[in-house]
Amino acid sequence: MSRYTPGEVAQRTGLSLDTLRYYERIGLLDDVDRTPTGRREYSDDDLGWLEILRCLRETGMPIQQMRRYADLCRDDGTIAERIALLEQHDDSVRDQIAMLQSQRAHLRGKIDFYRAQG
Amino acid sequence: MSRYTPGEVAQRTGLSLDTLRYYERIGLLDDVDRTPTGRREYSDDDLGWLEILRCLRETGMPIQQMRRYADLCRDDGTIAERIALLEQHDDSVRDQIAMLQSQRAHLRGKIDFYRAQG
DNA sequence: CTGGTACCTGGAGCGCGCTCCAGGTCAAGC
DNA sequence: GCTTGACCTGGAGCGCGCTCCAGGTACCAG
Repeated sequence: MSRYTPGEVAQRTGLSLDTLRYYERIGLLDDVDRTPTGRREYSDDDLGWLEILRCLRETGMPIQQMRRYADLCRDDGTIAERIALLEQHDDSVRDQIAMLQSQRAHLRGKIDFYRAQG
Repeated sequence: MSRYTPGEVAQRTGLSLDTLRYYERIGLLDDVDRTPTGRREYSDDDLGWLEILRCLRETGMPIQQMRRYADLCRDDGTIAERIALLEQHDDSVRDQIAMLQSQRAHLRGKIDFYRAQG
């Protein structure tokens, strides 16, 4: 039940202050609580949600789709849709990994080729 | 020793005509041979090189670095540097795969969590 | 010969995901 | 009280990697 300043959150999540504000502005993050003078005060829940956002972004989900997921999460009774969305994304991450592994094999082949030359 | 029209190359490589011209313009691809009337005629070598470019791009190498690699490849006696560049990239691909795998575990955890709920 | 399609050029435009800026308010240490 | 630095807002700008466009030329089927 702690509260965090923007600076702390930036440090913990690895997101910039600008990105944090940007995410809030476009509706990826619900309006963050404010102190009486208008400064943001993030909650543990906010931090948890930002972790999820980071997971989705790092794995290449487009912002649009993340917004769709955020919208679903605001509404109970969307569990099935959330599962569907995440599963679809999981498949794309799986494919992405497979592609990288296969291209990495080419890369290593090329390196070995150079090694044999030099 | 075949020759290919731009359309054929686009189909084979999965790159758009615009992207092919773009790559040539920025020096990723050496000037392609032309017919007497000025149309491009790609060689097997061009196709092979485009495969390499695709491998590097798909694995997330920035265009700038690809240009650097292309420059090295125009100059003999840069084998060591090419190896260094590719190895560095290979490391980054390895890290990328590891990150994706770890984030994918989170993703699957989240999905399982929803499954237990619904 | 004619039409349709593929190709040519230089340069502008775009979508994404931030990132930066100006001009201001607030909080905390000296 | 004063300074310093963290934070606020709205909106403009940016870097990347293409993508599109206008206006023109060449090839090919019928």
